Amino acid sequence: MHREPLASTYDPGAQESRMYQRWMEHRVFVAPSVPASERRFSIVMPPPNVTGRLHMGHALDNTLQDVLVRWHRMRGDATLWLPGTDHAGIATQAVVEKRLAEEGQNRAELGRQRFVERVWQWKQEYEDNIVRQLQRLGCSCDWSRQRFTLDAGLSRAVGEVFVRYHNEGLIYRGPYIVNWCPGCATAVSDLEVEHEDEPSTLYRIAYPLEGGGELIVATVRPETMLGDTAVAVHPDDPRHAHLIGRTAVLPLVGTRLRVIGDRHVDPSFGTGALKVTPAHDADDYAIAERHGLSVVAVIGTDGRILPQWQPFAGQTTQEARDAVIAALAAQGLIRGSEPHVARVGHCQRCGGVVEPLISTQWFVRMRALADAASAAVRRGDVTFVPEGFARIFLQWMDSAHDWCISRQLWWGHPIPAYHCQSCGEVTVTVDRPERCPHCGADALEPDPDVLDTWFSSALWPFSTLGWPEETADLSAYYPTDLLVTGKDILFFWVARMVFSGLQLTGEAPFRTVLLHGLVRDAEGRKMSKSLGNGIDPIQVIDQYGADALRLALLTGVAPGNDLRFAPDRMEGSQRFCNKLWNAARFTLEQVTDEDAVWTAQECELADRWIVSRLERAVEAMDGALAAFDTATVVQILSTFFWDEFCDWYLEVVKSRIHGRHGDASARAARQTLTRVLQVVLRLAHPVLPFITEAIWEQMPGSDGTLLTTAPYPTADASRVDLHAEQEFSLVRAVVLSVRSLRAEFSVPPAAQVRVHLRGSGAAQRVEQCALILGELARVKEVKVGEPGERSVSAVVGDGIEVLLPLGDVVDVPAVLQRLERDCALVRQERDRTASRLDNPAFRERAKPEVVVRDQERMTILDGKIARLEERIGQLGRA
RNA sequence: GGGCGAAUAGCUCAGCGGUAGAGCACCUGCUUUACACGCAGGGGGUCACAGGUUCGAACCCUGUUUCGCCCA
Repeated sequence: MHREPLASTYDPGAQESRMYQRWMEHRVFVAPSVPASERRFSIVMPPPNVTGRLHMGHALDNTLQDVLVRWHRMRGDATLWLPGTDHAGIATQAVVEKRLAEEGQNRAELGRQRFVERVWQWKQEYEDNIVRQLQRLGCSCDWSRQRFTLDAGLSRAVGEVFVRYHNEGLIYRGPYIVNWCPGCATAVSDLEVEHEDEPSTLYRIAYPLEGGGELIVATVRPETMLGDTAVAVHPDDPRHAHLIGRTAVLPLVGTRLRVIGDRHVDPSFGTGALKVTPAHDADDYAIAERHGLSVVAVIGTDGRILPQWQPFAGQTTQEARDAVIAALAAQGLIRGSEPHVARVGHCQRCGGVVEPLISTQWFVRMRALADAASAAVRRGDVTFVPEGFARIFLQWMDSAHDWCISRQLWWGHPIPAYHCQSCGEVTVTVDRPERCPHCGADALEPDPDVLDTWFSSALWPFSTLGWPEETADLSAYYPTDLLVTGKDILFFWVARMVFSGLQLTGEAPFRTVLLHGLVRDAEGRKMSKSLGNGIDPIQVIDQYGADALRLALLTGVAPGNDLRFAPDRMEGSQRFCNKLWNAARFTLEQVTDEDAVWTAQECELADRWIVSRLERAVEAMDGALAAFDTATVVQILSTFFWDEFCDWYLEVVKSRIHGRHGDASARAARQTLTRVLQVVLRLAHPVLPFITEAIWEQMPGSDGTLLTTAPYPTADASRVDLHAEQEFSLVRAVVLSVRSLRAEFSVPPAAQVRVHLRGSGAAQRVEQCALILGELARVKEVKVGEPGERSVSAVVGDGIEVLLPLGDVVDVPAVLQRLERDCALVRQERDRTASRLDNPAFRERAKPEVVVRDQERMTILDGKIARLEERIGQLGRA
């Protein structure tokens, strides 16, 4: 295999597109139609909206998925990651309308058909862009199975579900109070309304009572009083209870209103008397249903007062509010006003005020569906990470209202219902009938509305696999294993997928839901267009590379929590990639293809140590990935690769590789180096797919097979070498103490020093230490025993004394100070341990292993103290 | 009003019962032939507050405060 020397700095731009191309050419992301493995892993991508470009949240979501998908694929599981996009009805329609407006057009002029064609053009453009962005990020999706929510197959599924639900009584149509957005000119669901606290005024208005007296109601929406059909009080409210059954006269209008008692009235709010306007308030609507009140509309779908309400007709709600108050004041009916904070519903899409009003819409009956979903979660068929979300899920499910699913839009799935212009009956069927099944008339008009986008998203885990057909993919990959998405769409999407899956396929659509938070800016603010603080993931990739972006996101994320994305984080990740690149560069310069085959007879301490440490990393990695704990995944990689492999093993091995300790030693070093790097690349690949693949290509023994398809390292406890770990950590402690002493006593960095070791076990460790100290601490010679001159010293382990003979330059008081500082620290620790051990309660109640560990610690600390005291005494006398 | 989460080094966050950690930032050295996107050595924390449980609490419990989110 031809290999090229690596550049001294990693250049992601030069590698990434080439690597992705190789993966695509080898079709490694395509899931097998018939899984060869018993173990499978399937996951559907939360489909990004075709409204725009991907943001940091998408980058996080898809990085998490890709890590897990690549891990499973390398483990040999039959792995499917199905990608796709969402038509995002209201949002996409809005952006296309905006573009039309820029061109001086509007959708009414264009007409429905041509407008929808325009949106398809937009969709194609943006979908292509989204795919490119996901590929830049490294996502290993099965592009051969890419789907779009308005695809023929998925549309078929939507129609099928609508008809089934309708036949089962789960969908109904009728005039009910809904959230109406005048700006978007459509109904929206409860979830699409965002409530905000806004300063407003609470007015007290006198409603005269027949037979004398008045009842004062309090309201923040006086303009809706025109549609009042009752006044409600709490039946236990001593101020008003006696009025129940009397009649009030509605000011300005003159209609007679019953005073009714209803336990849902909050006596502590305002005056305790509630004007009931069923047409424009959901709570009032509920009261009206309970009491059989009539419903009188005041506000139209344009957000203005209806024509019949002269003189207010045509006014906006705000204008009408002022006008009504003025009119009431003129009649002397205002009994006061006070500032008040009101919850005002705003349209999630356009931000405009949402108007509750009566409108004929299609609804999904939620109770049975929600109960089934709750039961599945309670049974543990669906689990959440973090698990706390299960409770939030259940709470929402338990209080779910019926779901308004019709939208007065053009972009979306048509509602498969046909209205007979002759007999007025509605026929629900997937394919358009020739004639009205009720009266036989040839006068059927399709329902003009489209379905809420989430209605089709709710089917995504199975509609994408071919449902309702019994396809091979459906049987192979459904239910899916995992859903990774933002906690902000738990109700919108996750909940609806769960009940849809249960209802339609009999199974929960996924077993586990991994929820993450928002990606925020460095100051913790939400990234938004209006703030201009959004960070484009593609720009970050251009600057730092996809692997670095992935690393930064994975490090910062804790399940369920928001993540602050600070640019300086990117530099850290970039450095990590560069470090990996350079460690590989060093290795590749030293080894040949022969080193890929293990022939070394004798491994040295450092070799055994690094292999043992690697094994620990492999084991830990398995647990971290299984727990979706990506921050720990990165930490494991970083600690092993940087702190152990680069800082210690690589440095230790240099002189051996250069042949200064014989051929056998050099061979063992080269082969260990090769082997460890290979495992590191495999271990890191799910996190850093591009750079690891690029290095893999150059590895000795590389035969053109892709790292992406290489087996993931598996744990094998027999590779742990406890003895090597203990010995090496002792040597490491010696090195650290020599470095520290050198720095503290200003030994010139370039100067070679001699080191003496004293204490138990010192003699047998001299040789080992000599090699490593020579490489890592500029030590030219290691001896056993007392040096014949003044020295500085430290104690490591359980009492091995490390001495640096420095002759007459040694500043005795300074040395004493250092020793005494060390000794004081050790004594402090010893005293703490001793007081624990002296406590009978501790010995009795603490876990035995804790007591034993403390006892061992005492021995070590006593050894250290003895050495230090001895040395202090010696110097003090000198 | 109900629910959830957070509060640990200057900053971002790990740790969730057994001697306070990482990265970044900071200070001091270093052209050590993989890497200055580097190496080495340092400094820095009453783990928000108050009680309690425990042999032992950053960690468990109860309250308080502050911040954030969700639902009504």
